[in-house]
Amino acid sequence: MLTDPPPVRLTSEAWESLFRAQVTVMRRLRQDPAFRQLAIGEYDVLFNLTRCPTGWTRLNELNGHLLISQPSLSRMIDRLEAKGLVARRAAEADQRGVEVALTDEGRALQHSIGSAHVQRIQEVLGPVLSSEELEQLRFLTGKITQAMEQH
Amino acid sequence: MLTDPPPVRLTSEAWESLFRAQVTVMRRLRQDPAFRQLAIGEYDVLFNLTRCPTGWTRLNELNGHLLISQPSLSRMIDRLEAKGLVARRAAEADQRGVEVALTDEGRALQHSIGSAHVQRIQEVLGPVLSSEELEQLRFLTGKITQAMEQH
DNA sequence: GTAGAGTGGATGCAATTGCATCTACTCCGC
DNA sequence: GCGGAGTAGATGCAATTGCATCCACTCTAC
Repeated sequence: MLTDPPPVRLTSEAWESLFRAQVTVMRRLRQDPAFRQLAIGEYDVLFNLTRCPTGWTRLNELNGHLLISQPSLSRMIDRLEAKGLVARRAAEADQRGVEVALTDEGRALQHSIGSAHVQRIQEVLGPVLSSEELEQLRFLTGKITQAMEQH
Repeated sequence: MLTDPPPVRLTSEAWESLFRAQVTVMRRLRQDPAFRQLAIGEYDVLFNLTRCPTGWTRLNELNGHLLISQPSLSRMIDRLEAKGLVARRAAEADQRGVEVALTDEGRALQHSIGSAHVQRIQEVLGPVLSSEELEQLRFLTGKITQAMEQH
């Protein structure tokens, strides 16, 4: 069942507004002293690694959740590995592939930065939207991400 | 009148979801052939310049709408100027300041990329959310941006 | 007015990025 | 099982980034 597409103007305004909100909030969050230990992009990698049930994640899958290019991720993992925060190993199923996982140290650091980060988000966003509004926002943006991942 | 802050978990999940949606959509949009002419970050600068009623915008104000650092913007303007897309001039009121504006060529290019971009947004987002949902999304994210700009 | 703190933007430099390319491995058709 | 197309990730290299700093100008207090 197809419904009429929304007006182009509305769609682009909604996207523009979403984009701008992301930028303004990110500007704030990035200043958190917690991110003096690790750039926010590196933190995001660690965070994504916590989301994997088995612990080990294929590099190309991880790359699918990030905005950076494949070579950038490859080298970012180099750096995180050098810092002892993640570990690399060859994928079993596919000998071309590489899997990464958090080390204990990486997990600990993610936790520590993560909790400061969450607190900061609460300070920034908590006073702005009500619980119902946050739920709506989560619902709508979740729907978008889910649809994008379909193909 | 203060209301109870929402639960921390909800706030951070909503932010995480917003962030992830922005990333997944941006990944798609960035691939648009229209952005072979100009990186999306450079396009965003041109776009922001169209939003200024007088045409001329202070560099530091412009920087407030972007995620890049002040030196990065300074050099990005260098490049856009070299390409003939924007013009620089000293601010009248404050001799330290610099104002930038689109040239005719810059305006034309923004228009051309912009319309392809808008069309792509419609293709990507139009099928995913209804008009009411897009309006909700615009409302919620608008509220966030507005609150961030308060201080 | 003048000194000192503050602000706006530019620049040197090392680190990070993306693009193009490379190598190694897998998958498919025969 | 073999050869060619395709995929995963690494690497050379030029372009871009951010940090620290600098210079020029403004604003404030005296």
